[in-house]
Amino acid sequence: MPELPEVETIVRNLSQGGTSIVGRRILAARLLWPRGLETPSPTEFEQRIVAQVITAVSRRGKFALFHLTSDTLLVHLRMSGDLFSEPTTLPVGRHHRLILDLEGELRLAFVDPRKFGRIWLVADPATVLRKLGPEPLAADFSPQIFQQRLRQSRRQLKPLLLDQCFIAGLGNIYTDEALHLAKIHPQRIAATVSEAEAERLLRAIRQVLSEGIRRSGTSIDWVYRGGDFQNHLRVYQRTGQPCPECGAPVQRISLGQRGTHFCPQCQSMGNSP
DNA sequence: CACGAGACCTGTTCGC
DNA sequence: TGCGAACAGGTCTCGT
Repeated sequence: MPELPEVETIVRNLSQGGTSIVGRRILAARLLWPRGLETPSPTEFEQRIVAQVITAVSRRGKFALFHLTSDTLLVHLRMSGDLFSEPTTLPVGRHHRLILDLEGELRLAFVDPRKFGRIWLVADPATVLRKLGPEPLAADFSPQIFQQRLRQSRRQLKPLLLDQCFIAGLGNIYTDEALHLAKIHPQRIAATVSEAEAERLLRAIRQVLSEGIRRSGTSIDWVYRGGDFQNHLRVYQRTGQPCPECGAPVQRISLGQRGTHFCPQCQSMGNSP
């Protein structure tokens, strides 16, 4: 579920409205799946986080950041994670992995059926985020910088765009969508992308991410999030269905062990394989 | 350096 | 109906 637009939606929901967790003190921590904790030890985690106040919630790439009085709690949702606030009175679900009991009969719940999600509690978030690439929606990330980074790599575009060191926040859905919108083949070698194509690709990345955020993310399968971008997908999980641009059947291949969807007509390899 | 396979996990859907 | 295989929004590690 969680790529940049889904994490952004989650962070906004946690910061706004009557169930906002911002400004609330943490009364207790319940670590229900200790292996999801990267650092520190479970004992230190519970001791250290209690009594801290959540001063803000933010996002970097696919990480959710909870800024506390003296530390930062980072959560990565991986494949199936979700974060939300809920009344303390509700029963604890089967897939709850971390619960932070807050002031005001509210709690922050980290729910993750597949247990891939990870948690860090650190003094300096940079220790966790150090290797992340540029934020695709940041104003200072220019097409020139993007193309210069593309030029430095001989990798195929699809796996490269999924690499969080290259660019932060893209996942399988939005990468396929962006490549289709830009009309570029997922197997194009990054360094062969022209200046015009690089500009088109960055614009496409920003467009699909922005629309994803505007639609509160993509809800597929049983991992429901409340977004509706799934009703506006062009190629993702539409194998065999007509391309919205030209009508040719959408093709599915496997790249780097990830299902990759594209239109062989619109996204041809052209002359540069 | 780039790529593929395997690992980490649970749940759903598909084909026979 | 049952049952195994394939597949799923991610990322790390290892071997070639």
